[in-house]
Amino acid sequence: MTITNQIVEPSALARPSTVIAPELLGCYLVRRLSEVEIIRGLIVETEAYAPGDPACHGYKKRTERNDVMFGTAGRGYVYLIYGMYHCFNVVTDGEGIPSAVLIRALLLDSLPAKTAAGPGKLCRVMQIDRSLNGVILQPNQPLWLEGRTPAFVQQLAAGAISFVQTTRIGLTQGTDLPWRWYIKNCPAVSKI
DNA sequence: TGACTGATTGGA
DNA sequence: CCAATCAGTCAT
Repeated sequence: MTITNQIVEPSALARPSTVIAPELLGCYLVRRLSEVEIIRGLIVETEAYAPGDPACHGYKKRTERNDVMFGTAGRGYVYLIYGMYHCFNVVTDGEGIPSAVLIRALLLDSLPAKTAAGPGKLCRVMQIDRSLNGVILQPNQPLWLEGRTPAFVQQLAAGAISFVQTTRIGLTQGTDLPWRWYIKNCPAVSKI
């Protein structure tokens, strides 16, 4: 029996967000809502935010809001946008380096592809809000990451699955940086 | 303490 | 194209 759904340990995320962002495609974001209810979403779209990037919340200085981004890798950075939606990020790289990967879209089992096609929509369906800001991403917590399945790895190697790298969406700054990645031809991606 | 803004979304 | 809606940020 092949081992699947291995945990993505926080230590595995201690590298630049521009490296981690494409690596997270095909991995799973797992949310425990109660003793008996778990939601699992395939990550199909990501964006990287990094030091020197004017769109990064940590671009200017460390503040109460962006503090988690500056911390160690493997925590969740959650913030409120436009007063009504939350965005979920995976903190990457080392202590003191403002770096994170925004999870932009998930493909969920037994739900329409568009249900979590967008950062605000996926936080709504996964019930992620600022109470989860700073959460350590591991299985004894309400939120964690699991790796690609052997089937995904095999299809990627065979070319049956491929990735697209483009510029980020919805920004007013840093629009030239090609730091968005998504799974080609996946209906759950927010925009093409 | 006040004005302005935004890594979004859905509807006109 | 535009409004909804509010915490964070920065200027007074």
